[in-house]
Amino acid sequence: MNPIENLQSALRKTILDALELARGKKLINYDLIPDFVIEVPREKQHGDFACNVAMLMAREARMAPRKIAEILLEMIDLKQQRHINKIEIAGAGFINIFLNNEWLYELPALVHKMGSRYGYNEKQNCKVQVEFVSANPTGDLHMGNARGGAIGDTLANILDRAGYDVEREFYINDAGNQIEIFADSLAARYLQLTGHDVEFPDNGYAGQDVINTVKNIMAAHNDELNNMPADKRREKILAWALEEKIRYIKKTLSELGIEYDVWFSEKTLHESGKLDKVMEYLQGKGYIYEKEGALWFKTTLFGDEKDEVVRRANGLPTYFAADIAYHRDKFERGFDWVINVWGADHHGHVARMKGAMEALGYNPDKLDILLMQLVRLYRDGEIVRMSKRTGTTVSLDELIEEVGRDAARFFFVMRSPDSHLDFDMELAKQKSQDNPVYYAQYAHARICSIFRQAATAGVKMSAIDDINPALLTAEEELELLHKIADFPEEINIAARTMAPHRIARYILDLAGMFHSYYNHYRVLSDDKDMQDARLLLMDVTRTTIKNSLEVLGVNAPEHM
RNA sequence: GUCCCUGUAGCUCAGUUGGAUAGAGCAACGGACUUCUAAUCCGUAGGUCGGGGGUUCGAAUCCCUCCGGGGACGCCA
Repeated sequence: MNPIENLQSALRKTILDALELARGKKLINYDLIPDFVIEVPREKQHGDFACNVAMLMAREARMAPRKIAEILLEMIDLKQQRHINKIEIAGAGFINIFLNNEWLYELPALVHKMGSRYGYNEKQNCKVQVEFVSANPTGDLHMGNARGGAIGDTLANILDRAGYDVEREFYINDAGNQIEIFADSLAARYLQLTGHDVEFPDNGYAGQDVINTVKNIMAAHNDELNNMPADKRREKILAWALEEKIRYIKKTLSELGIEYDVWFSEKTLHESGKLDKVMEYLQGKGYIYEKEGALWFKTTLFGDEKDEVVRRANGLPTYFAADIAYHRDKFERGFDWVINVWGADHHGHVARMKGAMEALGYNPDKLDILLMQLVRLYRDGEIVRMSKRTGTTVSLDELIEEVGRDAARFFFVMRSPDSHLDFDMELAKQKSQDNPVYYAQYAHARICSIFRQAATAGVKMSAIDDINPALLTAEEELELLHKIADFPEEINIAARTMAPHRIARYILDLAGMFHSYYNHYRVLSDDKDMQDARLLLMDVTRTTIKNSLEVLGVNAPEHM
């Protein structure tokens, strides 16, 4: 159920019918109808919806825009239009459509009936995969991972509500060069911890977490390790360490409310032969050549700036090669749309990844890379630096514990992925109006309080059919209803533009309208009919706040 | 040097495929608690949308150019 979309498509049909009628009467000549919009104008005085078809049609019809609009207006019989109050021509030729309030008054009963399903659009039989975080299992999660987690999970929630069949996936980089370095680091730490004076690798993972991991492994398996040859020991420690790291990643993401459908191991691409197969395929197509002992993929054929190595001179495949096999596998699994959430530092990888998909015969437009800018964490007004290689100062676990899951999730999606995110830990903890999370949650708690108050006074909202929403005539009430009606379409826009932050903004707008309303009108009163209407308004407002917070993975508390 | 992101109110940021008079929060100033939670609300003030060209009925939005900020350019991932 999507009220805005329903109205838009009804109005679109009205316009199209009018065009057709005008052409039949030879009042307007045209072959093609331009791609016009029925949009919600910024200015309220421009109507509930505005249409730009007359302006866009001017050239095709060889007629002044306002003249076209006038003719169209004559073709529309307002008496046949249940929702339209009046239509005006304005400006350069805008057709401004004013609705009566009937549709708004139909809304509360629908939302009330849908409850937690309000916000869901119709299924559109389209499989989409969102892959996000996919952090290397060689260290702790950092703030960039957390932002990716919040953005990816929220986007998946949005797509779900927009009617897609969504799968969440985590790609485990458990093969390749960095794993070898990780193994070397672990081995070196083991020797150091057992009293050997060995040097730590220059490019190794120097963080405290690696030392802790080795300590944990020693605590559990020390006897075994002592009696192993070095290479065997390296292998075992690596396996245990990866297991521990992945368990940690799962646990931490789970604390953020993130659960995946699929954990995909890079190693399986190597072992199953999928990597070799895709390389053979590309070779067969003539996209691969040899230079200086390495194999190169002619990504420049597909718009990349320079060709890329897929197999090193030492015979080992690169990360890129595995990634090609991985993404081929995604499309082979039948996804109609594949979305990756990546940090901005990977942007150089985008063009060649899309190029590779084109080379494999897939439509590169079906692969979308959502790049997000990096996170700066602030504490006491100072930037907190984090680095996997040199050790962290604030871990993600500590952040979640300190500010809470709700604030963490809200803050990480609050800004457009294109913007750098400054995460202010003090603000996230504050229980005040400065903190947007509390502002939104407080709105929900306040509404719950109204209903508690009503219950205490022995008041109950009447049955839905006995309530007359048309009593809600105050401007604030109509605006609130309108905002609630926007929710499903807001989901659609956020899905289409891959913009999870829009939902955060929507919530704040909605909460703001509620707070304002609350301060000006009393819900509970002696006027039984008005009280019912307002209780219903509060009920659907509460439902919409709760449902929209749920999209962000944020709780809607009943008490605060 | 090439590529990506970015530049909007004092600060932090919104602004769906180009739409009409550019929005919100914070900060500033002035107000509102015998009333359903003041973790709230109301009001005032604050802008040549980085500069300059162009495209068109119309540009914060698209194109060119210049300037500033961040990032990526490895046989790492």
